[in-house]
Amino acid sequence: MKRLTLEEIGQIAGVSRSTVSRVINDHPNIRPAVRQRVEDVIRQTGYQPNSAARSLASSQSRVFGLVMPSILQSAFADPYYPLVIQAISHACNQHDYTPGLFLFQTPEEEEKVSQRIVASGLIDGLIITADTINSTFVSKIQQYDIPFVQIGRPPASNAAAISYVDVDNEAGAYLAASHLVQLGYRRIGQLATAHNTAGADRDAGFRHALADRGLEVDEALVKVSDFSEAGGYQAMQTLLSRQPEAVFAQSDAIALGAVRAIRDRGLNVPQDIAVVGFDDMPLAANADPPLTTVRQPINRTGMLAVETLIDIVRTTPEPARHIVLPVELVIRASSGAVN
Amino acid sequence: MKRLTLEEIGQIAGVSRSTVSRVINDHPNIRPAVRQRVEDVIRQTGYQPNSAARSLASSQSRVFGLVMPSILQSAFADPYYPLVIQAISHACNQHDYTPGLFLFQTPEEEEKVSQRIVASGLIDGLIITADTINSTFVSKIQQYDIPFVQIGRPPASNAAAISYVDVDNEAGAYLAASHLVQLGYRRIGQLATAHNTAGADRDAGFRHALADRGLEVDEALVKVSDFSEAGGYQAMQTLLSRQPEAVFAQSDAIALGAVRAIRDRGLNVPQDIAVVGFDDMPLAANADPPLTTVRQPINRTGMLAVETLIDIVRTTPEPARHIVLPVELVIRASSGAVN
DNA sequence: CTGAAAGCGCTAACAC
DNA sequence: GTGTTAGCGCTTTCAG
Repeated sequence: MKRLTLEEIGQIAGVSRSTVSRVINDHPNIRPAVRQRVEDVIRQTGYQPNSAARSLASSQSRVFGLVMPSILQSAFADPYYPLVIQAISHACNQHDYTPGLFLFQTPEEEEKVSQRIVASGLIDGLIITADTINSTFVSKIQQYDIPFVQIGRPPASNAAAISYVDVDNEAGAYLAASHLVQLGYRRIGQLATAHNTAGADRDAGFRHALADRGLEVDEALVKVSDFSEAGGYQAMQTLLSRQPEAVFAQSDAIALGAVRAIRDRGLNVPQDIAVVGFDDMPLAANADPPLTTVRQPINRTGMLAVETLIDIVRTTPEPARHIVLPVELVIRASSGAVN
Repeated sequence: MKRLTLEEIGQIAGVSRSTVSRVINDHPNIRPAVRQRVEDVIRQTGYQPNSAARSLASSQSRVFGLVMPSILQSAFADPYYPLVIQAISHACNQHDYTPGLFLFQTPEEEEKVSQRIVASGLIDGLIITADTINSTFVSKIQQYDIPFVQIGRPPASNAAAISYVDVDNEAGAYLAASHLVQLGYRRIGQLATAHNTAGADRDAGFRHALADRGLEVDEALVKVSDFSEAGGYQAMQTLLSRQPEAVFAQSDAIALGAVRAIRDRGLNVPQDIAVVGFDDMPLAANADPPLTTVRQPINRTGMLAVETLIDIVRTTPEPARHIVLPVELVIRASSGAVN
């Protein structure tokens, strides 16, 4: 079952190698009858063009790199990433691209591998996610002429020049906090994060919501956490002594940790303290109590990142594309709005 | 900053293209002085060989496919997979391989994409994980001559011919169940799974442990779950009416769901019901109560899968490699053995 | 609308 | 030890 070549397909179909190539690449100006004949042969033989030859001749690999710079310990632990990855994989499959995975656990690994992928021509473009505020990866990558799109807004300093797909974190946090205010809570805390712009935007939305309702933010009620359940648990423990009536957690994992901390103190959610999360991960609905949270369209985020990158690669990188997806508040029991 | 070619590097270093190629590929029989000179030029220019040209000439892409056939909904939700993926990514980075990601959510996607990867020459070998008992992916892939290693034992019918890396699931479950027996529990339940051979092996270990201690397995105390927290919660709910004294859950996520179900019934862990999990995920230690569980070496599993595949690709596929890694019991509070 | 022919940048015989 | 040369299988002018 030896691998066939273009030439051989051409022989079988009675045309030249070029014609077969044109059929495969959907060129116009092929006589329908010929196209038909060639397509039949391709189907019958199960022919697949050799991808190395293709990229060499066309300097296009149809491989994208999915890079997560500086995975601290297991930032991967947040179920958000498996979900974006799934979405990206799916979109790549649909568009006949192959997603290559590049996780960097140390600066050395990042340096060595990014060197390789940037210059070897293996990759047509990059999707960058899980970037942190003080990572230098993006600015390094900008020096090469490899197209990329980022998932999540880049820091304001160079956001204008960078294509990205983000969700409206600020609006989401605004919705969440407003919801709590409207329910009558006044001492509203926040379990914040400090790794990326999503955290900053959610913080801004939280503050705007309170300000718009004439409430002042009590800084003693704002605690910084990482994006994990354990982080939420710890942060909530320190927050408990301040006796908040409600708390906005910047992710569902954090919210779940907070709920656990509240319970361990012998208090109830939402009766004693209301909790709102962010993300609407699958586990939010099954949590106890079911979590009021801000739903972000993770699947669309991943799909759009791929499609935007394809667009950039096929057409022109200028101007940078900026996509911000809407989010919505999902009201469940943990905020005390239902039953 | 145009991309250089072998020829140009050769010109700068005053040697032929072949000599540069030899240096890059670590061939013997190069005069040290020449090697030095060439290496210097390569370093100074930041030259990276074009990977398409390389694969075309050598028919080796240095790309591995990481495939997860038939991702049911979000089998990905189990934190196990992010961890293996991280390990595989890391090992690939070390060995200058690129991991391509292939997640299949539908049979059509599987069919279409696997067709492409198998015949296009894009990929040197496959690492298959998350395969389910009644998946046909592996048997399809066997018909091509693409090397692969599986993570997790294949069904006995063709395990002998397939290279795989697995952990000793049976021994692990045996340890877990024996631990419960030794603590004096008699009515010991199991939250089992039915998707893969890991579940079957853990079931076998559980049964052997009870049998070896002269206990009979009460089939009413064995409930089938999927690998999720929610699944564990549900399965435990149905198990509760049978009043088990202890329960062995086939994964930590299941165990956590079980703990939640037990609590919701107003009972305590481990006082009323002891719980043991499997995996020792990061969250097991932070759980409340900390989870007694069987630790499996996920990181080594991923690394060895990569290294085994490299070995197979470089040498000969025969005979199939079978690696089974040891596991260990980690005793914490949930089984009632401490405090 | 189709074919011939010239590479893409590298590896690997084969010479010397 | 090192250079020369012939491809790897495809895309893409250029003719016709």
